[in-house]
Amino acid sequence: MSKEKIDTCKVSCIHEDLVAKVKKELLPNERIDDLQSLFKLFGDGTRLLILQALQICEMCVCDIAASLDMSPSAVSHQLRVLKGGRLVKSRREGKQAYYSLDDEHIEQLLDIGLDHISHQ
Amino acid sequence: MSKEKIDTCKVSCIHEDLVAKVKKELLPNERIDDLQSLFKLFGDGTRLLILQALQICEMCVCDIAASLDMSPSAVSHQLRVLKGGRLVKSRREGKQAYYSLDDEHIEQLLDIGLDHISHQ
DNA sequence: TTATCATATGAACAACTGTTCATATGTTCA
DNA sequence: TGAACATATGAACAGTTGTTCATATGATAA
Repeated sequence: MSKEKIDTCKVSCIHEDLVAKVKKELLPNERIDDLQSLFKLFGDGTRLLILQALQICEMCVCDIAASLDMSPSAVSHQLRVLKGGRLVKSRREGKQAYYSLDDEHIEQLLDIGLDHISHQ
Repeated sequence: MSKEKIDTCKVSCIHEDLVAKVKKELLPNERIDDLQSLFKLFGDGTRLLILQALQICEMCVCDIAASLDMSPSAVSHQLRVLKGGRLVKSRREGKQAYYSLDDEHIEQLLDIGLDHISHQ
């Protein structure tokens, strides 16, 4: 948020006050791990395509696989990962398993990401 | 955005109309690759900590390394990655290289991510 | 110039990840 | 029940990634 201008480091290039301040404000490891896991889910093309497809419509595994030209197995593996990360949910209807988005933040993240890459 | 309710797939579990529609609407590979690269940058704890530190204040490599209890080399490697992804920029001031955030979307993405993980 | 410090970079290695393949589970229908 | 199909899952393998270590570059000051 606020950017402070503190001048150059004195001791071995380390500005002690700033370092102490930053150390105190950094998120705890647990939070960082959670954030990391969340963003990793978006860091794969297959998963991004699945999420984008599910933005359009709830779909079964075979439909997703056909849409992405991938094997149902590969898609199923990734759906499992996404479900573990609480990004998608599923319901059974006969033989099919229908998947849909399970989070209101997904579209926001994708939109901001798209905004970023289209602005340069 | 809009979710349409189309009923169950008929042919080998594939609902052809839906698949055709989704195939048409999915982002092209190039865009997906760009998105993937962007989110991958956020999918690592070290890089997340660096970005969070730079939210607080512009910092030199040694200060970041000290704040994160990591080697300057490891930090420098990750700064290079972040710079390649246009998330940070740097300026020289004497021996030091000062890094700062180079994108208005970073804080938005981090905030939404934090919102997600704190809501469950 | 030479010494020193801050940073950058290349190689190497271990750890992680995504796909494939084989197989298992679960559901429907004959 | 048994056959067919949709999905799930485990093992394995190749490709990727992040750190360390050694070394190189660039800058300042003596």
